[in-house]
Amino acid sequence: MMEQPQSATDDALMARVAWLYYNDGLTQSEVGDILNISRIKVSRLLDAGRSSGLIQVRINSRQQGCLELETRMRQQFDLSDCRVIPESSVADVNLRVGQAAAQYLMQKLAPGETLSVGWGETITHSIRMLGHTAQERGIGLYSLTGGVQTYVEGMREANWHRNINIIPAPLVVSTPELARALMQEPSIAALMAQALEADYKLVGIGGLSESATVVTQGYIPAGEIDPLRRGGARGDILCRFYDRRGQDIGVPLHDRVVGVDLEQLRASDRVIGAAGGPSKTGPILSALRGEILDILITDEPTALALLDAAEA
Amino acid sequence: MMEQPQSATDDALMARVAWLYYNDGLTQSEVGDILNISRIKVSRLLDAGRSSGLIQVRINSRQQGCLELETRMRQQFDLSDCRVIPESSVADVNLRVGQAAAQYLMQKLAPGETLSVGWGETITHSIRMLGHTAQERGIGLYSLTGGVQTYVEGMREANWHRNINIIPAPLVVSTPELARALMQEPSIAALMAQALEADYKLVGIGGLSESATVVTQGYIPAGEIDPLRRGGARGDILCRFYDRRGQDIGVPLHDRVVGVDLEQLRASDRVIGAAGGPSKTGPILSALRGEILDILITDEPTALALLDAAEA
DNA sequence: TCAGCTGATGTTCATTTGCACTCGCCTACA
DNA sequence: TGTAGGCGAGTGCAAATGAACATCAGCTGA
Repeated sequence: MMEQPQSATDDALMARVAWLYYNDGLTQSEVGDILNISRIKVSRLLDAGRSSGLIQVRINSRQQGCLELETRMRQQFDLSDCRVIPESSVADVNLRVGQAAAQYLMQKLAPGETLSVGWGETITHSIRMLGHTAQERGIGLYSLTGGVQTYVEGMREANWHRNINIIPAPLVVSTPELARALMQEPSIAALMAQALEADYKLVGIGGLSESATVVTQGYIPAGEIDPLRRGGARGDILCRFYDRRGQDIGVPLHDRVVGVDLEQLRASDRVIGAAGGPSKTGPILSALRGEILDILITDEPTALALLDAAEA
Repeated sequence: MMEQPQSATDDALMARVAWLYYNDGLTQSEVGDILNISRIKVSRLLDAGRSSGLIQVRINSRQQGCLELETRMRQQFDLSDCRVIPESSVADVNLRVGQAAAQYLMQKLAPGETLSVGWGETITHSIRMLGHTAQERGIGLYSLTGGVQTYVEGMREANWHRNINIIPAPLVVSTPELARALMQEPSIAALMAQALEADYKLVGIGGLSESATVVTQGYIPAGEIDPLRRGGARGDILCRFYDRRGQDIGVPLHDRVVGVDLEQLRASDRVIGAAGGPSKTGPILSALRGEILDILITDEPTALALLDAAEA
């Protein structure tokens, strides 16, 4: 709960280990000998460093992923930027796309800039990977919606303490009146305005299935999914459902959500959508048609499916 | 001589391999299976990628190296920034410092900015590591001196083709008249002016020994080193020798060098000095006293020695 | 006070990785 | 056309790595 006392020394040690191992090419045992720690501890520090994003492997290629695919995507969907990662059936798509989003942001975010984030598994993972870099560069973080819980997890893990501004409200409240009241609360209204003015806005794209995060996290009962689908919903961004042309379908649920809406996102630039996997093709395509996103991060099979669907 | 035909496909393949291996955590054989190449080829591609700088491991820590040491260095020597890398007796100091300089620049250089570089083993290594990133971000490269040879090597290796502006002249010519004539040549004068206006200037720091690069590369006969030392020289930057207070000692040799001088560097900001190792302590200390550098990149033992010497 | 639990550290072993060596193909030159 | 030389690709082995299991210390709560 409080500051871990060994976190600072661990960080320094980890950085040292990482440097000796990766940049100097020593073996783990050699590193251990130099720093007087056991070989296995070196291994574990490296492991921790990698998964926390302190150690980051960048691939400096114009063709990061697929240059050609990215160009086609940009042209086809009028995106300002696009990143496509190679296929792999092994690891979880959400994590991989989240990682790619984090890498993209690390490349783009300049010191002192701000980032606002949406919601979901992919985004949570991005935030965790970004933590160290963000802290180092003094990046300010804003949330685009309520539903604090998820964010805090990622941030604590990454030791990202400073300059974090979370909307202090649930994602979905029980009555429209309460949602309106919260969003008119001056402090919350101010945060939402700032979030919309952030240099980049990172959002996930949700599908309509019983296993979607909105459902598993309990924000929406599983029984509500089917009515939504019948009502024309093709996907959601920040818990706002849209139809196949990317237009807000205006379901009652929306009145109970605390956070920015699709219209505000559409009017905003540098909105990054991060999502991948077969089940997301439809939702992404609709979001692109609705011109909600300016930048898309996805994986190769999904990109191909999107191009196929758009050209058909 | 001409564009290697397989370089493009190799690059794409390498990026793919790197992503699957590092970001997705697959084993080399799994990567090989997916891409239909042999395990050993994966291993070799990764090797090539790492040494060419295409694959780059970043350590996102405020305490990259030693935060405390870096702070002390900044205060003691009035530096605008400083980076200290941990000790390691295994790998060559010049390479390690060069790598650190490359990492520093990768963090700092924004797309479209320019970099001008000096001369030496450390710098050559930096350029090689920077190549891919620089190309991706459209970084313009300038040389601060003549002596083209060394640069071109590093750049070809890194596929860094565009926007390279090298002063087309030797580093040292045989007569002062020729040097003057070359430097008054409009195209060369323009290049030098542009080099001085680059966003960052990266220079090495030379010592006074028979094994210094200026000697081994044949720019200065070994016999001239001793007279220089007796004349008060403590080190050189861009082939300009300075005394223990960092002041140009004005030897005749300087009139035969084609490149910017110490006075111009001193007047310029964002000058990065990269050097490390026991033999460089004196030269670095003098350069710092002379306020030639704004940013220093060195290794831990050298930093400690510098602080010791300065406090004494 | 002590049992139980949690989290860190160490040991062992299967897997993974890199390296030296070998093989085969291509090329250049007689 | 033959042959030597060079270069890239694959095999076997030893080192390196990471995961499972075991141990131990410190803390919590009865």
